[in-house]
Amino acid sequence: MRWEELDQQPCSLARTLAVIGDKWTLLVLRDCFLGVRRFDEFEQRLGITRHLLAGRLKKLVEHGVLTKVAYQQRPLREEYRLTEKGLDLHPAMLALVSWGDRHMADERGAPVLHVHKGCGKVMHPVIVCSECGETVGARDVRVEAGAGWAEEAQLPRQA
Amino acid sequence: MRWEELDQQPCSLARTLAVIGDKWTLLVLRDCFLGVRRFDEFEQRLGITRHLLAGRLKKLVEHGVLTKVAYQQRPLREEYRLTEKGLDLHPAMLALVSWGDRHMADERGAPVLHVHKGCGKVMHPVIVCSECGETVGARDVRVEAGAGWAEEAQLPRQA
DNA sequence: CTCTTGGGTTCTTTTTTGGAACTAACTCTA
DNA sequence: TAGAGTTAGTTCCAAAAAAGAACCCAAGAG
Repeated sequence: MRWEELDQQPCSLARTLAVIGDKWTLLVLRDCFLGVRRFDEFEQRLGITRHLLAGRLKKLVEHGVLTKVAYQQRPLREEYRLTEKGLDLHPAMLALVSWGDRHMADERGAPVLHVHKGCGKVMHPVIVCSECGETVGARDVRVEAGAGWAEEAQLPRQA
Repeated sequence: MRWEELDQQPCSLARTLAVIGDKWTLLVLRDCFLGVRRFDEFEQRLGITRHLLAGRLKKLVEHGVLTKVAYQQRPLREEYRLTEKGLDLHPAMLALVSWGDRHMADERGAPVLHVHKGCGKVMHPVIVCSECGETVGARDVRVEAGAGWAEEAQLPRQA
């Protein structure tokens, strides 16, 4: 399988991975959510090579996750900002961070806390059903083929 | 930065990525959640090379995300199953799939539907605050340094 | 025996990274 | 006004990792 084929697959996860499915891209996005915007700042914080950083940022801009905004003319300087599409990745980032907090933290605990502006408390994300509002865990969900499903890719026996 | 350094960083996202931060691993996990358990079945469904598949499965087992369970003796045959730690990735998978459904779907719509067993309806995941129960979006959260934070890694200005 | 199945490992060729230097278009300092 | 600095890249080459295909092994089955 070529990586280019990924976004052709009838699977939303595969298509998501075609955009953000590598470590550098996710780390770039993490820093975006922390407020980093400039090429140099990404480079210094991540320790990524300029070469790779340029490629990752370009891909994210092409996919509409980030957008370049000029912050000065003469000389033209641009910074990278999350679009609405990019901001919409927040639940996924939160879920990944939360998993890391629970399963990969060292004895000092979570490195970063998320404070909910609404209630002012340190929160962790909880997934609920959009229809009934109840908490949803891995065993509470059944998978079904939807409209965009290709027949040849069979669902295996029920999980 | 070496990838081995990733899980040393004071960042739960980086540590999570050290385990599941590549495309094949995420696709393997997707299939795990769909009920796939055997080496051959992963190979056929993913089109991954046996070489890489073996490596990914081994790493997931080492990190306790999957476990090998014998399903027959003589000859010994083992299958791979999600552990509790693995099942706990469900919110993250759901969030990634949901983003793909919203932003990367073609005209036919979502390929896979999630049915909430509790209420029987097709659901999509909603993130709520563990403390007050309100829906949480990207702009509703402020980030603060926690106990496991290393001072040298500065938070940039507030997002 | 020989064939098939499940679960890998080895080998060779492509791709992708890492690292460092170079470019462009200005501005700031002496 | 010559030289140094800033920001955002690009180019080049060696080193590391992944793709693809073939090969291995043990335990039945025919």
